[in-house]
Amino acid sequence: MSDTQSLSASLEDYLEVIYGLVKKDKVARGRDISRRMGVTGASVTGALRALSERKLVNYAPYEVVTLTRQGERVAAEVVGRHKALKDFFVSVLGVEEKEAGENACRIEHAVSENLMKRLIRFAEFVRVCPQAGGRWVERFGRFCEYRESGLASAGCARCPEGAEEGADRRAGEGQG
Amino acid sequence: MSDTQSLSASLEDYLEVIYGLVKKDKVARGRDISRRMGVTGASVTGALRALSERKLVNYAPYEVVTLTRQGERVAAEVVGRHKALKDFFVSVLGVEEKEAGENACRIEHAVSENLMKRLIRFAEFVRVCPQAGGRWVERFGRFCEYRESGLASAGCARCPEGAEEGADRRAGEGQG
DNA sequence: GTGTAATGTTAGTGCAGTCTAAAAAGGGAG
DNA sequence: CTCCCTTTTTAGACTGCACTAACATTACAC
Repeated sequence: MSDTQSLSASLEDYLEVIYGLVKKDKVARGRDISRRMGVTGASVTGALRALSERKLVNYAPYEVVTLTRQGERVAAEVVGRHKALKDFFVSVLGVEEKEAGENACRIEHAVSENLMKRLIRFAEFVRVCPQAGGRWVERFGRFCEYRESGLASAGCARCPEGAEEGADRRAGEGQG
Repeated sequence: MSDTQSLSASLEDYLEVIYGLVKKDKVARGRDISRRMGVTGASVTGALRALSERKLVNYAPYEVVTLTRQGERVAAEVVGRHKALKDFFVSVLGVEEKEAGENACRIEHAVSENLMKRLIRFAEFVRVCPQAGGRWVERFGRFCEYRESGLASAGCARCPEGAEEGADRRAGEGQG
């Protein structure tokens, strides 16, 4: 939770990919890294040197790659950010898996620790709290459909169920 | 909503700053841009050339800068993303203004159009929906405090009000 | 054990973005 | 009008990260 700051987005990505490969195959080979990253071998060599200098990977020319303790820690943290973001996008905002993953990929390098924590908590909150849970997400889905269908103003007044109760008077300001 | 793709994060930042200055002073001067961006004048000149090539700013050496139609459109969109993100972080997740802004600054360059839309809708939903509104946000705040205070497991079971009802049985898996 | 195909590395290039230092342009004050 | 100070631009260098092309190493098939 701190070394990360000195890592570029690019190096974080490499680390993430290596983490995945090591989880799967015990070691990571250059070819697989370059395939997954969509870069040439030359780029991989450069990245491995950089990560090695930072003591995040065990690397020597022509040999397979593994993560150091440090490296594993940092990688796990990055992967954790990725997963949490993706989960949030999917399970709270209802975004498609693929799009959620792509966004997580880019955003994971830019989120502060505290914001991350809040996002995680919020997703948990939505899952766990009886006032929220399923119903919230479902309701939000419906809300989106209404907005999607061009009924851009009212919002909750038109919600099929549970409208009135304590509706905010501001509902109906209009914006389009 | 598309030219943006060809703009680097850096150029989007310049555009945003110029937008702000133009809003304020009608024109933007290099000095102010460099001050706000925290870069040297040389960098500003380079950026202005790049933006000018892309027809986003009206620029000639030694003259003041304004936005083209295009430029204004793109800048407004970027600023809109920034504001929406910040608003989401503050009003939904309860993050401090400053931190929310800093995060928005970095994240605004990485969010897909659809995800953006969803975030905006969610913030609106939380504000407008009677089931959600104030109460959700408030409840989430409380939820966070509980988590903060080291009671890392149960969650809603301990919520001061409105617990049991339909609480997820998974609550209580423990994680710390 | 040797030779070829796959894999990995080096060397050199390019691009984007920053910097410093030095030169050029512009804008008053006198 | 001229001088000086501020602003802007140029020139040149550096970093990070990608690429291509050529070279080195390894693996393994025979």
